[in-house]
Amino acid sequence: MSARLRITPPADYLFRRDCCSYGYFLLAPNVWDPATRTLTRPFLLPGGRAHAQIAQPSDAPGGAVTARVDRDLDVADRAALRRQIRRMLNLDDAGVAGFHRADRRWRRAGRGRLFRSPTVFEDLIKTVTSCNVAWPSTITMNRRLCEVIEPAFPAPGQLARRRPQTLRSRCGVGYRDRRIVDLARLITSGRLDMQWLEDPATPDEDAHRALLDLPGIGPYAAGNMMQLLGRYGYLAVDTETIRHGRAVLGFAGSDRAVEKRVRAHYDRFGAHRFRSYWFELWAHYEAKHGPAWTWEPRTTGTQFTAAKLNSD
DNA sequence: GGTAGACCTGGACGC
DNA sequence: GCGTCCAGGTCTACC
Repeated sequence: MSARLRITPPADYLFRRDCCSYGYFLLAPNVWDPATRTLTRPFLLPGGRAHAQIAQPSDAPGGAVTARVDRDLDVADRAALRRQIRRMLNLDDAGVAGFHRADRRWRRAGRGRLFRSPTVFEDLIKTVTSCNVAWPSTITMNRRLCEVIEPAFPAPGQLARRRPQTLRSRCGVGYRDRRIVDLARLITSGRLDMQWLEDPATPDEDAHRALLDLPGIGPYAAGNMMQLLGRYGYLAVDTETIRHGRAVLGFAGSDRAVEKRVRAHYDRFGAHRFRSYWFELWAHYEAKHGPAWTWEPRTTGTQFTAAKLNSD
């Protein structure tokens, strides 16, 4: 019993490049296999959980993206899976051409789309688990959330029911326990509307302000969530940004001074600031360790950020 | 508005 | 093997 889904991507979409474009492709429940160039993970569908192996068999830009699923799918399941994969691979991003006009460096390489999660909520929790922690701990937290709560990644209702102490002791999320449960409860109670956040009609400033009001979401996390919502006009400044400002852009001075200069530097890219920043950073990593799609999740993939990559 | 310190975990380091 | 230190972003209290 199995099913197959075929998705037609934009003409410039290259799966191995565009799937491996942001660190979340290395976080559970995502499993990237460099040998087969496939991404495998379970999805929560109306009819229950289903595992899908996603690939682009032609391995050429614009080739059909396929998903091999481990069970039959009814109409509702197929629609939900298609919607989640399209979000995850950012296939409906209409701003790529505009980005390439704003920053011509990436037009030839085709860079433009950033990988994200099938749902905004998964992106939100992944962002919280990436704050104030080294990358290996982020990997562990996401793995345990999938092992303990839900293999296809916990849904808001599943986390809203949990005691914070359970997340702390069994998932290793530390002091983020209460914040994660509070975020889930904000959604299940209807006080936080994820569709409103993702709606292009919602002004960027309103979405950004709403994110900053959430528990566990500060300036960095709000900036990161903005790009995960397809709003690329904000930077997500963390220690790696400062390192990039010093090492690559050549800025000097205090952290605060470097941040100010980094922000001014990317202002020229307007609504595409984050993409220009991020692909610069990503290119720096790939120059040292090869294309991200070749990274072994258990080795290079566990240390792809910051000091470790830069020190090699 | 700016700053100091607490929060929690895992890795690095010294013994 | 054990203890100590440090990195990492957010939040709160305080000035």
